[in-house]
Amino acid sequence: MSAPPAEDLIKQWESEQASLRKQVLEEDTEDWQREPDFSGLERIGGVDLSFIKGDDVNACAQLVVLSYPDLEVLYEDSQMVTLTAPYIAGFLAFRETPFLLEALQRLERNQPTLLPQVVFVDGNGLFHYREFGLACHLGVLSGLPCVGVAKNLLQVQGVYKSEEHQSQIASLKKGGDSFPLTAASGKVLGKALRSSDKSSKPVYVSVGHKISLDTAVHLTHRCCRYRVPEPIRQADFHSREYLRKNFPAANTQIKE
DNA sequence: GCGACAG
DNA sequence: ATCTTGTCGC
Repeated sequence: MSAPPAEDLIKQWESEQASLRKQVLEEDTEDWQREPDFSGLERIGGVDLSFIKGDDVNACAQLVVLSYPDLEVLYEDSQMVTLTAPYIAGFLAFRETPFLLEALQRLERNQPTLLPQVVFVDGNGLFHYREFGLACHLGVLSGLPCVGVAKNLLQVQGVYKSEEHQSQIASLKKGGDSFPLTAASGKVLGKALRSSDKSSKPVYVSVGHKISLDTAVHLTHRCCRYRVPEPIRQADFHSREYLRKNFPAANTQIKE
C-alpha cells in the first residue's frame, strides 16, 4: 500500500535543511557568552520528548527552565502531543521540532520573563550529515541560542567509532576534558566532552545556533552534575514522570 | 549483501 | 525512544 520513507519527502527535507542551514550563527552573539563566569546568564532551557513503550506516535513534549548557576527548576511544562513524521536518522528535527517550538511559544505567551537565554537540546547541532541537526533547526526557528548534546556518537563526515576514537576517549581524564570531532574537510563540527569526573563515557557537544563551540562546551560542562547536562536531564525526568502519572498501566502488558 | 542508524 | 534488576565499585 503506502510506500516506505518517501524518497521525495527526503529530498524535500534535505532541501529545507540546506536552506535553513544558511541562517545558523556559529559564533557568540550574546554579552553573557563573553563574560568570565557567564555573568548575566540567569535562565537555561532544556527540551525533550518521552514516549510510552509500544507507542511512537503519542509523546510528552517537555520544556524546563533552570536558574544559572544554581540549576534550580524555575519553570516546567509537559504537553501530550501526536507526532506525524517518522524517525529517520538525519531528520530528527522534522519529527520533534514543531512540538518543542510550541512549548517555547507557550512560555513566551504566558511568562515571557522566564524565557531561557540558551536552550539545551537532546541531539546534535552542526555535528550532523548536512551540518543541520535538531539543535540548529530549533535554534533557527526559535531565534534562541541553542546547544546540541548527543549521548551517542553519530558517525558522520569521517568521524568513526574507530580504535583511534576509543583511545581519544580513554585520554579524557577528568570532567571538562574534551577532544574535537573533525570532519574529513578539516572543519571541527563538535567536541566529545567528559562531562564529569565520574562518567568515562563522553557526551557529544555541537553548536546549535548563536553560540561558539568553545562556549557551548564550557557551558555544557558548567551544567553537569551528572553525565547528562541538568537542563536535558530535568526535561527527561519531568516528561517521564508525566507519563508515569497519566498513563499508569500503559506499562503492564497483558498476556493470555 | 552488510553495516549504520542523534532520538 | 523503549525493553529492564540486580549488582559491582567507589
